[in-house]
Amino acid sequence: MLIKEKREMKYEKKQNKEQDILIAAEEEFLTKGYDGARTTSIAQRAGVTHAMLHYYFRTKEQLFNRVVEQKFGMVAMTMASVIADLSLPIVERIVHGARAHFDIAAKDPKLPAFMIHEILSNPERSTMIREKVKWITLNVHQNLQAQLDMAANRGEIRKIDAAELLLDIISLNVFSVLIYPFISQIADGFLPNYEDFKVKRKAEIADTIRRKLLIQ
Amino acid sequence: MLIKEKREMKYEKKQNKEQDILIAAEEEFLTKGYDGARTTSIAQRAGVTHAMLHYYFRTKEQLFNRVVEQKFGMVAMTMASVIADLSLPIVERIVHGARAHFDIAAKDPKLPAFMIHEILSNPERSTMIREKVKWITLNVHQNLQAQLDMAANRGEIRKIDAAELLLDIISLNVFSVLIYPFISQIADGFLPNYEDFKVKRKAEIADTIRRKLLIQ
DNA sequence: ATTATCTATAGATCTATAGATAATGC
DNA sequence: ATTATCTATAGATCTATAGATAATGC
Repeated sequence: MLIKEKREMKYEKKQNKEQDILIAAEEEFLTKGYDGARTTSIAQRAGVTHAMLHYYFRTKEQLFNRVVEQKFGMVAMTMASVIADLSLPIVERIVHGARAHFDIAAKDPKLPAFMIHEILSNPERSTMIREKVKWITLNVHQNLQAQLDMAANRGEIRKIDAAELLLDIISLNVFSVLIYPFISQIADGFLPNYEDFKVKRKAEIADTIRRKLLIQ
Repeated sequence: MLIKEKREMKYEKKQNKEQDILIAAEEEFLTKGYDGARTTSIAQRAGVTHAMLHYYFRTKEQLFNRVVEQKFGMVAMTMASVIADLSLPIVERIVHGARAHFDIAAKDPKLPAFMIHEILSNPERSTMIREKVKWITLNVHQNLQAQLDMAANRGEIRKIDAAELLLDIISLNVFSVLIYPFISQIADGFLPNYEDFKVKRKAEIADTIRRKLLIQ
């Protein structure tokens, strides 16, 4: 019993340091990008010496890959939970999904900018990001198109392309949370705080999507 | 006369080298970001020795600022041309503006990602970007809100917040062109080429915006 | 005489590793 | 005996500059 406890403690302790580094690395990579990130800063953030980072992950690039893997694994899981209650009417189902997606985007406003910048600045290095994103979206798209077609045939909504609708939802949600830091600096003063902004924006987007679905 | 010509030639020649470096720098900075950009690569792209770059611009950061200044100056000018014909009905005027904005965004798909990444990764360095963007948007916003209010009072459209509408247009347009490289890799095969994609997407966005403005 | 260009190199910064030392669990 | 941690430093890379040389215009 005592032995088991000790083992767990050791395991946890190792986990902690490694996890500390991963957390620090995520923060550093997501704000500064791969090129701007410094392994020394990451070590400092994590409260370990610089050598430890190489002990656990060997290279900056391997650490980067681990961060990406972990991060997008999380996102994929959260995305899966978006699939709304099938008993809802189609319009409500989609609007509900759009709102859920807004919340996911709002939880991680730095992720899209990071993603886009990495793929743009170094396509070879970011193969993993592309694969992860591909995996996430393909499922959603096929599922959504089937639902839309059925509902359109029943005359509940107008005929609509799932790819376009998805692009609309993703664009509106992601971009909104993405550029809030700008807006707040540009429109200083006459802009509500982030919480109020989000509530209003989410409602506005939901309404925009609803209007898209309606038959004229 | 001959002297003048020679002077101009010299001037042009100087302009050329300097301009060559600026063009090369823009390409490098916009794809790789400040941190990923290499002054050596820029010199190579421009076909000059590395020292020349420092001769003309002293530091990497000053070169970066010149690029930003030039680039956003161009964008500001193009934006100013968006203001649509005031004789058009309000809905057509806005939809026309949205389409024009789509074209601007499509002409420079790397710019938004660059902008966002730079401001996120190094806010101090990118003060100039923020100032330029602020200057561009403030005018547009005030002008648009006035037009919307007048039209709403005349019962031509529903009452709508200019900031929300602007955000919708910018989000949809910018994000669409921004992530095309992804989409083409994710949905390989069953996606049209860029030109077809743009035409369809632009029409879809215009329709989305139109539906937003209509009274129910 | 001034401006433009090149070569060579200093100096700073960053990643990565070697090798020593401490902690842990058998 | 193995795993974790630290110190010190090598080696690579990148920006910036000094100083020499060539081109240009008066």
